[in-house]
Amino acid sequence: MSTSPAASRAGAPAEGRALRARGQRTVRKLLDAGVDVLATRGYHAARVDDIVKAAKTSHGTFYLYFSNKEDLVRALVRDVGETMAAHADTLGALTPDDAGREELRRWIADFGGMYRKYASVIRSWVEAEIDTHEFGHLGADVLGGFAAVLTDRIATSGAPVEDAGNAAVVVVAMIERCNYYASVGQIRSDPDELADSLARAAHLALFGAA
Amino acid sequence: MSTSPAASRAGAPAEGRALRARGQRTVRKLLDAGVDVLATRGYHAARVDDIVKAAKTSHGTFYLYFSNKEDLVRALVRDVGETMAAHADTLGALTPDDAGREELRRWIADFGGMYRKYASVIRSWVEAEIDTHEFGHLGADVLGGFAAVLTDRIATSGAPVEDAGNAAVVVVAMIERCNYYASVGQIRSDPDELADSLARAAHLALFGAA
Amino acid sequence: MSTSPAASRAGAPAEGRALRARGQRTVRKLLDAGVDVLATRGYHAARVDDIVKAAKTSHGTFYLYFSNKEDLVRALVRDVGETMAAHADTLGALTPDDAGREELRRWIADFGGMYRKYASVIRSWVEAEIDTHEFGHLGADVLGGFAAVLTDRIATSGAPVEDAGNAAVVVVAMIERCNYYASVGQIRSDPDELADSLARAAHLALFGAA
Amino acid sequence: MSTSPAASRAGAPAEGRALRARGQRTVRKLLDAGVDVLATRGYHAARVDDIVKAAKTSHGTFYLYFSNKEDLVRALVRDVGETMAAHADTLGALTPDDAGREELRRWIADFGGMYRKYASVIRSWVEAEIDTHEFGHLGADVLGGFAAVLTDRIATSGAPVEDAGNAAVVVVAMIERCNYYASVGQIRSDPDELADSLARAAHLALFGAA
DNA sequence: TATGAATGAGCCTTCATTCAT
DNA sequence: AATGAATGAAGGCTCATTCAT
Repeated sequence: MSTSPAASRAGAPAEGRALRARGQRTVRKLLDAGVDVLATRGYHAARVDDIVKAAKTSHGTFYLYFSNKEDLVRALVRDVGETMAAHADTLGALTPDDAGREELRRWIADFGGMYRKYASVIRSWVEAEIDTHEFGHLGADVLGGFAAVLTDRIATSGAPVEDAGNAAVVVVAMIERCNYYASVGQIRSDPDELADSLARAAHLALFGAA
Repeated sequence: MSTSPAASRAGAPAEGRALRARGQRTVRKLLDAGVDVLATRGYHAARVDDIVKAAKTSHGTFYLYFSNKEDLVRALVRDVGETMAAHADTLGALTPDDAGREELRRWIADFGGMYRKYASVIRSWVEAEIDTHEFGHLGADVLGGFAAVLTDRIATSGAPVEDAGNAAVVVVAMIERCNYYASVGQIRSDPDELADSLARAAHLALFGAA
Repeated sequence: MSTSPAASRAGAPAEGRALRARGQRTVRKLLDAGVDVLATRGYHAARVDDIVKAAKTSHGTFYLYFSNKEDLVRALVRDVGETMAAHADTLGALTPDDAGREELRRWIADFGGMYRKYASVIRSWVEAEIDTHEFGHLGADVLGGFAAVLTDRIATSGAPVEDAGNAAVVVVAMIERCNYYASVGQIRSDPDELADSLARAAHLALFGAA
Repeated sequence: MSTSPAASRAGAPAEGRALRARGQRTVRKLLDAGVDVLATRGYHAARVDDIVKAAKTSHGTFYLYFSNKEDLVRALVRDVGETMAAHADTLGALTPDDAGREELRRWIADFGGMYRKYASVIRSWVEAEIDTHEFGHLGADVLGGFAAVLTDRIATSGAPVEDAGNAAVVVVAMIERCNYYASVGQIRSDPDELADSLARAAHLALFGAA
């Protein structure tokens, strides 16, 4: 039902101390419950009460490990962010030919896979990004990381774009948003098809027709 | 300070009755105040109290015209949505040459202009779209309208894309998201530059190099 | 739909001044509307807004003739009370024979007729009698009047009861409450049958078997 | 000051979970406070705030155990209703002689005792019975129970009444209403005297003179 | 005389957080 | 380490009453 990203990390209250096995199990239960609740109710509608109920634990216990709801989500977002950031680097060299497009496609497809896996957490940071800047920054950092990697690859690829940074942002935007559309059901296309469309468009946007 | 979209529309409670001049002025004051408050606090953090204070009116008055915050935002979103939808149709024929790109650029720039003008309302519907499906639908409808127009133009342009619908979605996604990035300050680029980058990328993605 | 009792009497604000034809019409409209609304919503749930809507007039107008909701209901209750009080006196001499029971039956049946006619107003005073003592007193006065008349007739009838006053109260209680049960549908019996049962029980209670 | 009927029962929110000692004490405090507040202010005028103040607890706590004022009163009424219903059955065989009247008197006196004990709750259900049909039904059920038992006893007593059901209703009406009059001070008579008057009248109404 | 608009006190309910055991 | 209970600030909504035209 729920796939907590790393579940290895508790929030502020638990920061300093070493958790014994039982404590770690409780933290994981809470994080998993958080993922479930975020998925069903969304960030703003999620109540601590929902989470502790889903985790079959108590309010008191929740605050033993997290200082508040935000803290739990932050832990979640942090983990997801790191996982995704780690992935950004896997993008290889970009070339104008089919091999380049294939590489791009692989990268995009992987991004999509992660997006689907962590959709509820990612949507939370999108939802929260306006009022709570911290999450926004976290999200921005992740996307910024993607854009940075892509900027580098574009710059070294000799693609005939005016400004590699701008081009990268545009491509990241299209990838992110299409995955979002798909995740909320605003468009209906299977992962492969989506990756195809995105890779083709992105490759064309960077290199033009072969 | 605030630019209410059309400000002609009250919510459910005022639906049946005809408003006199004074009532209409009050509705407009409330809508304008709503825009301001959404801009500063965001949808979720906005309280009815903030809005009536900004409108220099009373709680009771608010509920005379809107059944709650959601109702007011709905009126706002509706107007913005209609304004934007009306704009979608202005896209002319797309061609592989510079004229085609110019046309696309104009359309994109206009979209950006509206996006900037109504940013607070649009962000609200993005923010609200997860828990309140109605707003999501409204947003989806608007974007769907853009995608539909674009699909049509792509289909009749003879662009060498595999699926006009998919291509249109990708392009709309990139346009929307980049404007969003710009509006929340996640990227820093002036409107012209943004429109340029988007138009170039979109045109390339559709037609490849000239 | 509504049968306002006398509709001749406005509330406090209109007390001193003479109403012209139009004003009188408005008062009547409001009183009639009051009866309707009390019938459908009950005293506590009735809002001034309901009444003015039913009367097709405005809030401002309402307060031109009544100082508040209570005032309107008071006028209604007063009229009903007077009408009923006037009726109490019509009870003739009570005798142990069939003629006496017939007379009692007539009186009870007439009471029932009025009860049915003014049910919504009467229910209002029952409903209001706990918190607003004034209405309670009004209701008590009416019932007190009935009891007084009955006490007198019992005393002069030579009925073998220990205390005429107590007996009268018991009989009034049974008459009132049964009509109430019937009016709210708690018992289902037609007026004639109800009057029969009550007259028989009351006559027996006063005089025993013939 | 307050005599909560059974005080064993919480409202909807506490339905599922088992309450510990402290929670049970709190529920009882709230129910007792409810009884007090109903007695002093009546159902409609009672505010949740009054109840929590009287119970020396907080708003939040109230909603931990009851979903609203109605819910608390429902619990109260339910208990009173059950207590009274249980009592209805204690009525023994009715006979035309003095023993029969004595039995009736005992039953009536017991009813009066309970009425006095639970007066505030009973008045609440009378007060509330018009708008909230549920309470009305509860009250009707209780009275219906009394009437049913009485109907049975009348039917098996060979009393010369035309319709046992009608006669029972009439008697229940007189008992209920006289107790009500006494409880709101509309008549002034001590319990014994009241029971005497009622028993005599009821017995006569059923069996006529000895 | 009539009316639509405005007001704001009053009450209700939720939920994040703390506390005692 | 865990838990059930308690708290109260925050915000929502209604409706009787007043006001300006």
